[in-house]
Amino acid sequence: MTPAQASACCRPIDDLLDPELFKALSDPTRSRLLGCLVKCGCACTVSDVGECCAVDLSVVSRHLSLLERAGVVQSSKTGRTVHYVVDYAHLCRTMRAIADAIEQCCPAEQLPGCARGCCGAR
Amino acid sequence: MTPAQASACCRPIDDLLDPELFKALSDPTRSRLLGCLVKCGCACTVSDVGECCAVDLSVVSRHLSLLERAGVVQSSKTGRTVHYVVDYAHLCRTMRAIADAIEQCCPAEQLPGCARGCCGAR
DNA sequence: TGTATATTTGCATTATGGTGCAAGTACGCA
DNA sequence: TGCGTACTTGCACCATAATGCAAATATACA
Repeated sequence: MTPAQASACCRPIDDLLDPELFKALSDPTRSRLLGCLVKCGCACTVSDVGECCAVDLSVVSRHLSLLERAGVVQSSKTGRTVHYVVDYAHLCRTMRAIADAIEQCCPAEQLPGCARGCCGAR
Repeated sequence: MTPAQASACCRPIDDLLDPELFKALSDPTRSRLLGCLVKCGCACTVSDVGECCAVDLSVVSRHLSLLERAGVVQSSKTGRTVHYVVDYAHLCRTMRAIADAIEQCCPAEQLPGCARGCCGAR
């Protein structure tokens, strides 16, 4: 199996390595906001979450909605306040699924010129 | 515990939510290159990996070195060729550690106004 | 109904990052 | 020593995205 063939074949890892999810987690400010939410452990308003970061509230609002679009958190509106909660179950499931999928691809030996005959004629 | 306090307290999740790692996985091209490497399962040269993507080889080179800096892959140079391998163990460990750390923070109930008394006086 | 609060949206600015081309470096081989 | 191969680096360009401010929207409350 050459790398080109490997890339053509379909495995769980292809769907799990979703750039959108990782992009959501790749910004330092967003990471801090999420860490805050995760540790707090309950539903927080936009203003509450904003207290842990020295950025404009509009920035907090945008980051939280982006995290929601990525499936990391969930929001619920009551009156004029919006509560955000971490989707713990989904996040954990996804991370474990990625670990499983990677492990499934891991060969017994990770040495150059492995027995699979992949990567050409080495 | 208010969100600000939660953010100040130190938990494993803070170190694990490393934006650098996620940034490495957040680009579609890089994701594809990594998926290719993961599925191939052995050491591949830069040129080999480049076959699975329609981008310049210099781009492939840069992406792979970025993935290495993020601890996702490892490289070894023999002569003028460079082999890249996925650091399966490290990736799996990290993903599972993140899942564990998130789970550890997850309260029994994820409802607004939880019993922890966090997020102010709700 | 008017005012205050919570959040979102529009907009301009700035920063970051992905890309290809061309040139450079490193190494093997004749 | 000279040439070809494998990869990297410099550079310019373009796209995307983060940010703050101001204005808009939505809702509660007097």
